[in-house]
Amino acid sequence: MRIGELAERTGTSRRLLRYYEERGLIVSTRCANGYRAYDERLVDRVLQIRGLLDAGLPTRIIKQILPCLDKPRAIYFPDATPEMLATLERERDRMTARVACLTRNRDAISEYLDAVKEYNGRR
Amino acid sequence: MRIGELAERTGTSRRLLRYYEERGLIVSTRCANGYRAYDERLVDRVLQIRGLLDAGLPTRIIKQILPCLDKPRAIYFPDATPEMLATLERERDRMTARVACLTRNRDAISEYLDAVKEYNGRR
DNA sequence: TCAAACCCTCACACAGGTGTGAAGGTCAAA
DNA sequence: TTTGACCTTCACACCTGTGTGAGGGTTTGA
Repeated sequence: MRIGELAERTGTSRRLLRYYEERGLIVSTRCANGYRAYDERLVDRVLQIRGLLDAGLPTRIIKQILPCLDKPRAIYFPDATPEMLATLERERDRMTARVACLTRNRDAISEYLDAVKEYNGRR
Repeated sequence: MRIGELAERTGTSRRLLRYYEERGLIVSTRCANGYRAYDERLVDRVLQIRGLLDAGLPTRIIKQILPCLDKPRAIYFPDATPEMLATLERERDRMTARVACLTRNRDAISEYLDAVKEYNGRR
């Protein structure tokens, strides 16, 4: 798959796909003519990256956590340095905090919307 | 409370507190000498803002959703325009998507960390 | 063979959140 | 009265994710 198709299927500009590659979030092989070639699995991967970016994680962190998300494990345990494990734990906790914050505020919005709906129905 | 104390209690730089005010996320009264004076409740409010910013929401959106989060309601239903309600619904859905993405990835990190821990314990 | 539609690299530009520092006013304690 | 710790506004500057376009090569179909 070339960059245009990947862009289309993920709703991501070509520019950004190259940027993600530059940041080490995705990899591509090159055809003889220099064009990038992408594996089918990159579609999900890019979607995942976009979700994490949208959720406030910087590419630096995303790059660190992506290898742990593969099944089967792409990263073998002995390779995991204590520093990296500490980073992962810290990020996991930050993500938990983010989820809590988002959930709390989203529920408040929902409640507000429900109240408005009821008000309008009653009127 | 002056800006220094609020900064200290929220772990936010004075610069940012002024920035949030400029963006309409918080308000302050002014003392006779021109110093900003903050209400006690601003502590929680600022923490909430920081959480939402960290979760990827821009100040523009945060400003729109904050009024719906007050209890008792600071915004009366008739004031809510259809456009604003549509924005809120859209944001609520985006937040739900963010929560799902974050939860999924955080769980994967947790699982990875658990596997590493077990591996190290067994060794 | 030519045009359209791809692809490449490189570079400038922008917006948003944030840091930093200058130039200056206020206030409290020594 | 002076010093130090506050506060003010203003402005420049950074990083990150993203858009856009120039200048140029490749492939495919009319």
